[in-house]
Amino acid sequence: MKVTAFQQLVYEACKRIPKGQVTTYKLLAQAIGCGSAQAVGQALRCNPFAPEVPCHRVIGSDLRIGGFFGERSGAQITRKLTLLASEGVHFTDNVLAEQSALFRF
DNA sequence: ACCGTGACGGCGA
DNA sequence: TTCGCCGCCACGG
Repeated sequence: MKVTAFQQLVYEACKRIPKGQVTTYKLLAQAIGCGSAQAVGQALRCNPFAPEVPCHRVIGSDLRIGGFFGERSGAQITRKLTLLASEGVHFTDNVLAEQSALFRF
């Protein structure tokens, strides 16, 4: 399993997100000095360290759920929602319910 | 080295 | 407000 330096940065950043909070792809990208949120998503899409790296705590800038393991909807998304719910972060219609749960590094 | 793709974002229509 | 187009950056073929 090949892991690029860039991906390491992304995963490191993810681990900094406190439990019970979430951040956005854009914020995460900025945190590691990358100008593309999409690039971050690309790194997470193949996340080799599933729950070890809390990639489920990363959502879109519009506070929408985003995706999970390459799926914009479906069982995986449900799984992501479930994980977040178990951490105290709740969503309504795939949108973050409590903005106060947004972590800003 | 070139090209197409994507868990994204912002703006204009 | 929703939809589409373009810009973004890293990756795989």
